[in-house]
Order: sequence, then C-alpha cells, then structure tokens
Amino acid sequence: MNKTGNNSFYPHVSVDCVLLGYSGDSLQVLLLEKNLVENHASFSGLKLPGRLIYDNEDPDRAAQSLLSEWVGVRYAYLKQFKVFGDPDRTSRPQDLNWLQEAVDLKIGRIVTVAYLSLFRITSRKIQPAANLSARWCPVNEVPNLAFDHNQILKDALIEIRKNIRLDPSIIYRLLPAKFTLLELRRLYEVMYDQTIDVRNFHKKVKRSPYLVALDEKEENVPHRAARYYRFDKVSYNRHLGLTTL
Amino acid sequence: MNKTGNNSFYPHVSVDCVLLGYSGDSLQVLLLEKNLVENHASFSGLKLPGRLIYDNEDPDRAAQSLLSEWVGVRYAYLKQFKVFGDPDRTSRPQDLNWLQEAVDLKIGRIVTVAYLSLFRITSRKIQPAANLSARWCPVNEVPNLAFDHNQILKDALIEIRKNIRLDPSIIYRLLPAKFTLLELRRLYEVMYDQTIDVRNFHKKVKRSPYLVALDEKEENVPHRAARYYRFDKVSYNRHLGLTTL
DNA sequence: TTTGTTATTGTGCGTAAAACAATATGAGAC
DNA sequence: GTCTCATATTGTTTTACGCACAATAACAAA
Repeated sequence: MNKTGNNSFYPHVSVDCVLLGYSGDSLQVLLLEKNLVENHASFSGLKLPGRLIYDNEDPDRAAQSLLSEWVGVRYAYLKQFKVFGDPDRTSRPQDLNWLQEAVDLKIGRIVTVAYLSLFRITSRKIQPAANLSARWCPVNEVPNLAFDHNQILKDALIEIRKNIRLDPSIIYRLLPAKFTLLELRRLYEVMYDQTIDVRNFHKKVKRSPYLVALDEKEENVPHRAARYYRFDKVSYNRHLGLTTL
Repeated sequence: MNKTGNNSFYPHVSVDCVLLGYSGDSLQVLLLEKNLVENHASFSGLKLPGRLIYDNEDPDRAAQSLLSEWVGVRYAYLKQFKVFGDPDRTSRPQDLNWLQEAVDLKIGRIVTVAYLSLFRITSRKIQPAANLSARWCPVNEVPNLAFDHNQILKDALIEIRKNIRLDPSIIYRLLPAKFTLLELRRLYEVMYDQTIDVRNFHKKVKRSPYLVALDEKEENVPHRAARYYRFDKVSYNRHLGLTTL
C-alpha cells in the first residue's frame, strides 16, 4: 500500500514466452543463456525468452515477434495466460546484476505478461539460426531460472493441460500432417505424464469425426505397418459447437 | 513495431475488476458513473471499477483493495483472467477527455490487468456506502462502457463459465448459507442461460458429497416446503482430488 | 514356413447424461 | 376434516462413455 500520491507512476511492462516444443518423444522448453555477463560462472544464467514491450506495441504483438524471432513459426498456438506483477519478482541480487549490466536497466520494477506457445520441433528449427545462446531443455529437467521464470513455466504447464481438454485441436499442432495413433498416444502420455490404455485410446479417438484415416501406411518398418491419420480442421470446426457446450 | 531505441519506455499499468453479483434472480455487474465530467451529457459515462497500480503494489493486491472498496467482501473469489494492452484501447476522444479532466492523466497509454470476482448481492451491499456513483446492472442490459470495458466484461463471462466446470465451489459463493435446490438450479440456469431438467438436476447434485441436506425446511410458503441444503467446504476439499484429475 | 515385433480390435461392468411424468406435501379455503 | 392449489420430490429407460481386461492380425526377416 505504498501510494505515490500522484498518478505519475510508470512500471516497466514486458512479455515472457514459454515456448514449448515437442520433439517426438519429450516436451521441451526453449531457454536462453544470459551469457552476456561473463564473470558470474556460478550462476545458472538461464531464462525464458522475453523483453520489454515497445512504445505503442500491443503485448500480443510483442509475444508474436518473440515467437518469430526464436522459433520462426508464424501461425502457432500462442496464448497469453497470466500476469506476474509481484514488485519483488526482479529483486534477487543476481537478477538485478543482469538487468543492470546486460540490459542497462536501473532498479526497475517489471510487470510481465506471460505467453504460452506450442509447436513441433523439426530438426531444422532445433537451433535458432540467429542466436546460438538458445537451447531446448526437457521440461522435467529445467534447472533454476532467472526471476520467477520457474514459476511461470510451472503455471504454463498447468494451463496447457486445461486448454487441451477444452480444445483438443491444440494437440495436433505438435504432430506432423500424417501421424500414427501410436504417435498421438505418446503425445498424450507425455502431456499428462501418465500411461494410457491402447484399446480405450483407439476407441476414444476414433469417435472424433475430425480424425480421418488415410489409405497410407508406414513403410520399411520391421513389423506390422501402422496406418496414418490426419487431423481435419473443417470437420473439427463443425464439431466444435457440440463439445464446447 | 515502433521501437523506441532505448529501454526507457514506461507504460501505465492498471487493474480493472469485473465484479459480478447475483441478486437471487439475475447476474449483475458493478458499474461506476464517470460523473466527474459534467458537460458530456450525451456520453454514457459508465465504466468498470479500476485504477492505476501504486508504486510497489502487486496487481493482485490492487484488485483486492478495489473489491474491498466497492463491495466490502474480503474473501470472495477473485481471479486475474486477462491482460488488455492494445495501445489504442484508451484513445477514443471521450475516454481521452475523461482521463485528462478527471484523472489528470496525459495522453498516457494504459495496459490493464482484468480481474473477475463473484459474490452474492445482499440488500445491505447493493449500494456501496462510500460512494453513490456505483450501481448494479444486469449483465444482459449493459450499455456502452468506456474504453474496451464491454469487451472485458464479455471475456469475463466466458471465463467464469469455464471456471465453474473446473471448480463448482464457485457457485456456492453466490448463494446464502442455507439454500433450496430450486435456488441452486435457478443459479445454474442463469449462469449458462439455459433451462435444466429438474429430475436430472436433483440426481446430479445429490451425488456430490459436499452438498449436505439439512433438517430444515421453508416456512410460511403456500405450497409444499422445500428442504434446505448447505455447502460443506471440508467435504469439498477432500473430494477435489477426484474431480480435478 | 517360422519367428519376432508391433498394430489393431472386442467384451463386460459401472457410472453418468438425457429424455421422459407421476406422486408427495404444505397452506389455505370450504 | 376435506378439498384445492402450487410447488417439491422422486424413478425408469435408453444411450453413451470411462475403465479394466487379452487375443488376433500384419509386416519383415530369418
């Protein structure tokens, strides 16, 4: 309740992105190394991609540009999910050092808008071309991050699970155009961190009208070939009215 | 992409609260009259309660204090649900006028964090004691509001429906300690804007272990008296683990 | 033809959603 | 006390889904 008395208070506003990529067997998050500070070897120095918003820039647009910059995906799932505004969220000594030395910011307080994005990691995109200080890290093996970024990541994972139940189409952004039911099942298992019965799973997904079987099968596999399926957006949108209510 | 070049950009940050009250037969939202400007009779002049955050103040705390100020409820459901940061959201002429004349703000850009709160309207609380410029308005009859507040309200209503499915306890904050199943059903019907079959509804709610029947009935009603029920928080919290997964 | 490996499929049970109408109960009128 | 009015309360059937279970089909290589 520390009133300033007048209305001339201006906090910083930033966006931070939890960029989640699926590699085909695990869910990974994009982390940046704060490698601009060289004399802090004992500090982990990892953070989520993020920056202050520009003058006259919508936070949504800032998040979109971060996504483009680091991953290059233009039309991925991208959702603002929470604001982190604790006045002390940037006040740890290491974080203050970095803000001052690397970004040339004074003791500034920063209110950040957190975004969540999901996409498929293709071999080409694993290393962002523009900057080598970025790396993918499995969400289960994330070390201590700067600021409250561990908390932001944790909230993002909770959020994404909620959203998948309300909008299953999110899942299919993590798969190639053609996929087998095994791939689909593995993805659900990774997302919810639990195993799923094969038979029940087949029955369930085959009820969905937007999952269409192709006349195509795996080739050159040393066992029975699995059928390929694809996700049909048109059927999904028609079907939406029923499942959402 | 209007970069400032340096990192010294400071937008305003505010919180706005969608305070939803249930009067027993309809859902209402608390609106404030921008009555400080007297020479704009043709302008509706209604807005959601909100203000800039103070120096060193967490947005959550600011929202909590707004809630206390206007409704006086201390432990109500209060949830941050979305950020509105379009640079042009405060640029309509009427809104600019109001900002300058009433709040003494220059052309400032404002990023706002929107909160959602739900509670019961008791006769005592319908008119906030401190300020008579506040009024309840049925959510279906809300006129044009200042800024993007109509959009904020719309998003809040979508959000609350999602949240009730995930956490039914929210519903019981809108009812008195003792209530009949008719009152409970009417509330669900108002919330989802659809009628519900009486028999199926009774069967469904009676499965909930946290809905306990009392040995008490309505009195002085010209028909069969309905039984009273209450919501049991302890049973609900025990039960939570099952329904959430 | 056999073998190894994975893909695919069916049955039973318990629970819940949805669509239906008849009976019970309280207060007041006669 | 009986009747009437208005609302409260309750049950059955059908259909769908979640969940727990194991046997069969298909492909490639030996």
